[in-house]
Amino acid sequence: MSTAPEGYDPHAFFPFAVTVDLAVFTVREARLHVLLVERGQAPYEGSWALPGGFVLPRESAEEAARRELAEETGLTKESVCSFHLEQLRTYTDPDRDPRMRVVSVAYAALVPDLPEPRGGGDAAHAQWWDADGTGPLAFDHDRILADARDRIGARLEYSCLATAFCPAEFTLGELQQVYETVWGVELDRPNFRRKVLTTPGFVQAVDGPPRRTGGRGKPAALYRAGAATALHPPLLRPEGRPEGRTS
Amino acid sequence: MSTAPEGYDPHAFFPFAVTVDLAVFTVREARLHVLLVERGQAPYEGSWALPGGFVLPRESAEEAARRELAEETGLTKESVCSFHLEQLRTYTDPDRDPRMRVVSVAYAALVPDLPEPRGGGDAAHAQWWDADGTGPLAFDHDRILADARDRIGARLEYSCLATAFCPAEFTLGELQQVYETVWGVELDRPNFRRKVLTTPGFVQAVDGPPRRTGGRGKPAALYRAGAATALHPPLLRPEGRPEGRTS
DNA sequence: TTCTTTATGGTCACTATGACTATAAAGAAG
DNA sequence: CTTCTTTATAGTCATAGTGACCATAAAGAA
Repeated sequence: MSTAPEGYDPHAFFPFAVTVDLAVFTVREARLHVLLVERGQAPYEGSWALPGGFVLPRESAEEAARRELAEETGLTKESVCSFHLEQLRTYTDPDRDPRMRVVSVAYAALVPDLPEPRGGGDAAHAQWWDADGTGPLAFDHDRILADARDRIGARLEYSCLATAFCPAEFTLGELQQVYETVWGVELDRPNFRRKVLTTPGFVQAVDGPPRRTGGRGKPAALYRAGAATALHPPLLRPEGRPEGRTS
Repeated sequence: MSTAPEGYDPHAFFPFAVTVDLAVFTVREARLHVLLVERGQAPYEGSWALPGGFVLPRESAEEAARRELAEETGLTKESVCSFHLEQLRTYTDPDRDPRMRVVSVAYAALVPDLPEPRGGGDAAHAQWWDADGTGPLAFDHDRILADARDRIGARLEYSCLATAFCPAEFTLGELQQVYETVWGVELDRPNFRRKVLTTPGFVQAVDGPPRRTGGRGKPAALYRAGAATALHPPLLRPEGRPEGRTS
């Protein structure tokens, strides 16, 4: 059998369907939430699934993911383009869809806590779920969701992308809450503060003396995401090794 | 247009070809090498490319990658299954192949310095190249290769997989050579030694007093890869941040 | 023998961090 | 208004981990 690119007939390939699946995360009320859609038809009718859809003939997978993200959140493409979107991995098990051969490119998206989780159109049936409280999902989406959570948790250690969960201006307490929620641990507040502030470019103080209202205690200073993307040295999870698979 | 999974006709999807591309790395003579194949037909006839091929109708991408790895290295599937193989990411640009719509799942493979780089069959035209000395490759393989090098370099920081470049028994000097070659830096030998030996499960001393022959200086003790897969705390590259893209 | 090379064992200073204490500034409770 | 609670912010101190060294051991080469 000739399967190498240099000895094949371009018209004799086996046709695959290619989809994107999105694990869209946000932090609401100190819990990690994920956006799910309810399936209206077989297979897995009535089950919940990660939002996703086919890659169109003339778009890349990332464009498809960004398009789906806008549709499911009900936001405009412009506002969606500021969200962190990251390719996770591709799922290719031959039996992952009982109907036909589908390979799915999975993406993780990190969004701030949105005022309205759903809008019109396709987004009407999308809903935020506590990431710990999802029942069994359709297809191999439990696996994809678990992989996505592992990846996001690991990324927080070595990158600055925790700010992607925060609004444009945020307090260090809110940023710490992101870490604590995603990792499921409690962090020491002064130590966290020291680490963030001594990492150049992680956050950037908002100049004036504006302070956040609403809460109970002393008002906190506001910060914006800085220019840095990597975290050196990393901010490692407490107690031992990172939990996720190390495959 | 209905692109969500819950409102589509399973027979109306756009057909994609799905391939795997492999970045197979080894360390030879203190240089990072990558396995390339010469293309025998258009497009990019005469160019060098990463080995790869179509995913068959009933196999997963990982199975396809493992199969291609065996074919291109000329080794048996049994010996190939011990090699580290890791999915990198998927490339989906609509124009990445001028002939048709092909999405490619890229894998990185880490192999020890093999006695015979090529065997019979498909492997006859495969050849090791210095990873710094590859000309422009076919398709988007320059990009894939660069991404693969970035990923491998980053993985050495947080995982124990440097041992995947080494034979079953190796000296700490050989292991250090892997780091120095992949990162392109020089490391302090006593410090490297201390780090590796104090990380539980990174390496495991070979019990007897056997020592490596052949070299110049004092014979070195032999080690095997340990049971650990993650490196905590990590072994960070010297001088500042990791170079690669942080996308 | 002497020199070179590699392996191995150690010291020392400094950085980053975990654990902890203290103070400041807000609202809530009395 | 005073006191309590809550959150933010500013420190201190001990220690683990690391980078930069130095020293010695054991081999082949000159």
